[in-house]
Amino acid sequence: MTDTEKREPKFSRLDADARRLSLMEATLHCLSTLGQRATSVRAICAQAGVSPGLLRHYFDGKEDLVASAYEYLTKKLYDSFHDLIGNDELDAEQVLKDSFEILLNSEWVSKEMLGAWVAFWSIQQTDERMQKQHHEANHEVRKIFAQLLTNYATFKNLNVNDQDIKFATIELMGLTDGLWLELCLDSDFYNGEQAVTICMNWLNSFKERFSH
Amino acid sequence: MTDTEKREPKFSRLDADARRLSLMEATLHCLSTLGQRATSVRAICAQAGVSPGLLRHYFDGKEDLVASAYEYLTKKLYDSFHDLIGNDELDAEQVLKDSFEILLNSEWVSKEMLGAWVAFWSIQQTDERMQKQHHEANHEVRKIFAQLLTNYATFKNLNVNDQDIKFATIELMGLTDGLWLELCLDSDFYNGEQAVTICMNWLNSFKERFSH
DNA sequence: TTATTAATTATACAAATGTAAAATAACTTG
DNA sequence: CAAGTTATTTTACATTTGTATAATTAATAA
Repeated sequence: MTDTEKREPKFSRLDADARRLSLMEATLHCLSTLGQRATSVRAICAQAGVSPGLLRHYFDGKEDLVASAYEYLTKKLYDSFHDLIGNDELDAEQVLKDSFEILLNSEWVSKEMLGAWVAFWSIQQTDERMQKQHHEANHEVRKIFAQLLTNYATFKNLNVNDQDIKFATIELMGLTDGLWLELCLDSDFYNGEQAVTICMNWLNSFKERFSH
Repeated sequence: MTDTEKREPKFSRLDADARRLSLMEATLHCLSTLGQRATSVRAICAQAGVSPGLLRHYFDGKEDLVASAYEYLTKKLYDSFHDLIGNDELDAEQVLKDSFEILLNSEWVSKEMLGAWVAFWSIQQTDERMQKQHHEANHEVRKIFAQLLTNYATFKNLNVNDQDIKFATIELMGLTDGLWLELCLDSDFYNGEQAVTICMNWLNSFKERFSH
């Protein structure tokens, strides 16, 4: 090799944010495909295409990276809901239906997606930071669903008070979370489309219960 | 020490079934309190009060032990339901209420209990034996709930067909599973008693929907 | 008591883990 | 082009992991 030949760079430097993002996405990918057990620092960094030592340059450690990836995934889900609400073209019923579609009949429903969440819950068990994050995210989603149901009640001219909305929200979120979990674990008994139909039936029951 | 003195035995031998049971319960205890990550062979055997080497004498390995513990826990839950059904003293509505109590307002609801299930789901992701076990257990519970709803429909003289029961079962199991999961993860928004009330309200809606 | 059996322990080991520290090299600035 | 900065790699290391094997020892039977 002569001096005039340009060598290929062994690696390229990345913007800090881009590198952090890439590591978080690699973490999600590993948790999804390999499971929590096999998601090691080396596996994550291999997926991200960097050497293992780099992790500590951007995160306090593996735990910090996983917690950050959780935050990232949670925000992603939250954003997809918020986009729906912001759309003024849709009526309250359609927004709810679209929400059900996202939750129960999209890429959010899969054994792989469950893998990531299960890993997070597992860590949450002994990690206070993760507990707090879950609590706050849960609270946000709960507020959104309560708002969606309130809009729906107004749309259908229902006779409901705050307490009714609160309990209906608990019931609806319980239903969607449960259907999501069961679909992820084993979709042999019913599919996402049927799950959406079941939620719409629930919504209809909700309407009947409070219409007068 | 003279020959006439009796030495304390360093350990005592146990019946094979008893030892297996003890190891499975130690596994559940570790998964619950330590989380999946810290549930090592050494931790399990310490909890069971035996040396680490013994595990391989009763199980093919750690994976086999965990899968067996899962089977054991599943059966335990299944049995507690079956006891309810067998009780002829109770009417269909009361049996359902008691089922909700077990699922949502008992020792089955805790961060610790979730720890065990989360560990199982995590393994299930990459373990076919666990997947099969979950599928079969799920199928059994689904049959039980379908039967409970059928009894209830007869009891209340409802006008339902098999398809109605099937979808109502999916909805009810989704609801209970979701409420259970949310309660285990974070019980700040509502408690087990309220969850039971919500399920009873659902049952009432079910009755209204099909009564004529 | 003595011999036999096998449940249990003790020891060892290779592989994998998370992370610290030093070495390298890509980029920036002058 | 030269020097400085720091993102990235390389290497190393102490722990922990699951498991295999050999050494004990409790229980059983003769």
